[in-house]
Amino acid sequence: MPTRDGARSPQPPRSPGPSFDAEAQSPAETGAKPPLPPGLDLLWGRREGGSRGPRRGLSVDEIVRAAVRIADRDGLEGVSMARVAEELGFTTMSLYRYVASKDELLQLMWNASAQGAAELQLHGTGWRAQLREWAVIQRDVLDRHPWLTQMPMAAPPLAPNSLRFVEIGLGALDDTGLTDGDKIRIIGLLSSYTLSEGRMAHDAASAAAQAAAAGTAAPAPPWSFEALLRELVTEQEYPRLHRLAWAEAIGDSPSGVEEREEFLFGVERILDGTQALIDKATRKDSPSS
Amino acid sequence: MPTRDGARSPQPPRSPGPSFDAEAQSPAETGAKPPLPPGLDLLWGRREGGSRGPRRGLSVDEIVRAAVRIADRDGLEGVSMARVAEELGFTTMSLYRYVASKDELLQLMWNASAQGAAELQLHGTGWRAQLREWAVIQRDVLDRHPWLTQMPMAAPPLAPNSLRFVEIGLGALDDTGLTDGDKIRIIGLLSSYTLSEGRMAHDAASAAAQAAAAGTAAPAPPWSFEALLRELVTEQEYPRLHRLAWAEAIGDSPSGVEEREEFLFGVERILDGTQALIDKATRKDSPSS
DNA sequence: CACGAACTGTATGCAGGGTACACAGTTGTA
DNA sequence: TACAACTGTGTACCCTGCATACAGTTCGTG
Repeated sequence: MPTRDGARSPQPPRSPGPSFDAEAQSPAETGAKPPLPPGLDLLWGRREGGSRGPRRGLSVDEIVRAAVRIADRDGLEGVSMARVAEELGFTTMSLYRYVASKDELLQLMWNASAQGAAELQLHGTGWRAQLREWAVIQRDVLDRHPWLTQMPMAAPPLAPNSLRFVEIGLGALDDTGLTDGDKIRIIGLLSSYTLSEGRMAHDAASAAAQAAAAGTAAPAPPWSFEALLRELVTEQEYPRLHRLAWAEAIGDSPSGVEEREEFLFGVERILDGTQALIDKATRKDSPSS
Repeated sequence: MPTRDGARSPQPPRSPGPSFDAEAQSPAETGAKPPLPPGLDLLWGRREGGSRGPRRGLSVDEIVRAAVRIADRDGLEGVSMARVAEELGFTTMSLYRYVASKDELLQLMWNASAQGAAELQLHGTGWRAQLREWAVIQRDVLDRHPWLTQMPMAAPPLAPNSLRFVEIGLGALDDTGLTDGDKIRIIGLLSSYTLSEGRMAHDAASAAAQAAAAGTAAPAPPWSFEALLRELVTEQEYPRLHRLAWAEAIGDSPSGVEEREEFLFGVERILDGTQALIDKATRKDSPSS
């Protein structure tokens, strides 16, 4: 359960383990890096523990990998501190020596899943092909780790790998003549859409899976999305939806192949919109005509 | 916690209250409406209990309204069956006489928040103005009920009010000459983007609020998103982001006004893309020129 | 009218969640 | 050698959603 409520617990007396304050103790600019907000420091590799205690039997990396493994297999719901600890053969509370909270672990998982973005190269030629490729890659990641679409995702992602990926996306727009602001906005738009689409696809798939599982024992017929629409949507109340529902085939959403096409359709529309923006900017730059 | 795991509980022996099976008992087509999957029946007003017992002291409507009230105030995390029951002065379990599960309650909340969509009229002239208005309205709803962005949202929403809203969106595209399929795809694209953007905005705001709350007691400076970017993003590793971060003002995300502009920017891009699609379709229809 | 089925709300209990805290054991440094 | 720092463990607390058993109310039917 992604907690992040911020209301029930008005900041506990401050971190259980002492190692978390290691750098945060230095009040201001001691010459080196200033302290980061909790969560980000670990993400960016700024958190060092002393070396006085017993050998550590675990590592943040192992924990994150185990959590991702579980999430891939059982979904995000399956990821509990107890479950992760069990996977590693440790007790639940031992994890808290490495990770401040479950939320932090989730952030680390997010970042881990974006691994490979660092070495990514876009092969296409021209901004349009590259941007399409960029979106598709992002979508592939979401399909491979569907639990990503269920994460809280506080704010634009500040994880190193995520930023790296954004950087690559910006690179695709290098030669378009857009302003930096427009570039990042386009990236945000495309990314936003991709994320949302991935989320809906995954939710639909999981709902279908659940329905199928229930259907093995239940007497209810296996309602398809199409059938449900036809059942529920009356002609006079929803004329347009009615026409759509009774048209030959909207395409059953469950089958992934249809969904993919729909996603690509959206991407093309966004790319068209980007093209229009580029045209506008270019026309303004050189008012010859 | 949105449950919907579908793995832990492989279909319980069938509904706790007997009223839920009221119609489901009739095996097939008894002439009237066939049984709907659980959850949807209540949503579409097909679920009648007998009239033999004591007066009911509660109603589905009251429950949903109470839940929405809590969610508006404390976020979706604050909505627990116990909390809702407390708000109504009843015991936790009493709610299960009206609602089959928490998931079902969430679906009802979703539908309730889309109320008003039924009477909605788009005032603008031309598909572009209307579609923009449509997106903005949707976004307004999300801003008024931020918890909507955190809901599971299994599959395209089959709630009556949601479908009504989609129907209205389709209506905006009536005179564009697009195919029905393209129309619904455009609606999906725009809706998808709006939802995602609303989600990110809300998450960012809630993260900022949490940071602010923590900042009152913590020694850490109140990191703004911009400041964090500048701190984290090195010039050689993230040249483009670096330039963006150090440019005068990307606009602090927390302030809602900036975010709104960015959202509208995205909407314009999508509308541009739609325009391009319309142009293409029109050109194909009448190959004159 | 009386009886019993149908229905209401309640109380209790379970399995599971996140995590605060006290503790025993291990290690590097003084 | 002593001590501070650190490790992993065990226990405990409060919260979740929900199954189930129960007592009380109401209505349809005999």
